[in-house]
Amino acid sequence: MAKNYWIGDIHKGNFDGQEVELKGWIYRTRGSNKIHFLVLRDSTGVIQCVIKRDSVGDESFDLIKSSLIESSIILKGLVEVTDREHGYEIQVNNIEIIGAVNPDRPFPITESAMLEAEGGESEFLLDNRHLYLRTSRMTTMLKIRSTIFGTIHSYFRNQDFIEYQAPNFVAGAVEGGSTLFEVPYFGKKAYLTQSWQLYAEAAMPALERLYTIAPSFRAEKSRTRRHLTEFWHAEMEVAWASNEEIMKYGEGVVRATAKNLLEEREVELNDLGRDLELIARYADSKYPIMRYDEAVEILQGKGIDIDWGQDLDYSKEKILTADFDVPHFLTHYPRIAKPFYHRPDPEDPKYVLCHDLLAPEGYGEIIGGGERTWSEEEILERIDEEGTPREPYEFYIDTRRYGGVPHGGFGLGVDRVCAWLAGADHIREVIPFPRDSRRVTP
RNA sequence: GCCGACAUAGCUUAGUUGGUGGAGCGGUGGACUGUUAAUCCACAGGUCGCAGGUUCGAGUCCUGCUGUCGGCGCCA
Repeated sequence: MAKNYWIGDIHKGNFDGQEVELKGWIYRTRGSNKIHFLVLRDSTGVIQCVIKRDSVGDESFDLIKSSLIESSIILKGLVEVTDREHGYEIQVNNIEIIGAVNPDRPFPITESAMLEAEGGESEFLLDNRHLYLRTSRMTTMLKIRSTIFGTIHSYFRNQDFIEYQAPNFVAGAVEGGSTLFEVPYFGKKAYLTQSWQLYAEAAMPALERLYTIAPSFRAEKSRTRRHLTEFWHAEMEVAWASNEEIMKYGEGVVRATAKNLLEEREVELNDLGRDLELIARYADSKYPIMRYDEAVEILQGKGIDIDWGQDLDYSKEKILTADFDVPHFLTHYPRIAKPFYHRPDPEDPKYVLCHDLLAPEGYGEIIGGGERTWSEEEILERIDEEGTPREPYEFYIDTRRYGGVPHGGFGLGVDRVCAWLAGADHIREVIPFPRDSRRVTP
């Protein structure tokens, strides 16, 4: 039953003039009662197959003529190089229908529904996500996504980072408590994790360099093009590292991702209409660094109403990123704007040693990270000043009591990076089954 | 939590001042030997989201509900 021939390989010229057996799904059909054109799809591409009544016989011809889009079939034929627009065609001599589509329930995703999808996904397509996955646009997105995940893994592994897993059921919050998903846990309450970070810090003295790609969950009622309630979070933690050193890893992994995408997914980026020079700039350029105070000055200079100490929301990020054509870092936020685990700057404890990486083209924040508070005194001071209860974090505080060292890390929103590099209109377009505050199905 | 839209056939939609709901795609039947979203002819397919109200008469006006979408705040 193994599959030996792939449409993508035929387009590479590997089988010119040869007999092949293709397995796939009907993408489009057209023709007359003597000659029928069937565009076959598999995971590697599409190819036009020519079926002549004279070549296959009446029975096969009538069968294939009445087969609907997305029926699965096996066909045998000769690979023919043509000067028609497709370049390659299959002259079919044998056909077998494997999974027929019932005419009472034709494949529901029509051209009109797909055209509509170009400007964002309709309710209908979201309801039929399980079928939408096999369309060319979604397939392309999933291939790009795979390359991005692969690049992140190899980037860290090539630098001797250890992949490490944290629990998804947790007792305490990382960010503010209001965005936790509460789940019943044998008569107690547990929460879905918002981040791998606190548990990674516990392993930091063991592994020193560690990373993960794992789902994080946030019960934000956000309705924007860059939020999901379940998103894929690439996080790293490294011992003996300063904020600047951690930023180098962040810049490194993002640039590696852009570079690898150009190498592995040029065809897919072109299919999406992406400007390859733009991606090359993301791969090759140094990412500028700006302190929070400078950003506030720039915004105030533009007449934006912002007070020192306020976090920079998306509207302000957008104004800042408008002047950049590559991602850029913002560092040294006021400590009052950031959670307790951020380490105050020893040179000026009004600030914390942190960074955000903002993507251009309006995609906004893709990385948040920095140095962590690492002494017991400092973390207790930060927790208390924030008014956070100590109990759920006892294990986290305890790690500071046995050889605390300077360390830090960052979290990268993988789906956001996918959306940005693919040029997607919405983060939903780059994840197979998106979860937001109003949708958990299909 | 807040603000703003939308809901008509399987899909995408038109529907004027309130007066018997149309089309394209998809489906079915037929024609056609090189089509590119093939073309041509015919047919089937509708509780106009749900519940009230106004009216002689509501897809259209009013109220409520439900669902969805877009955006804000928060974040990755």
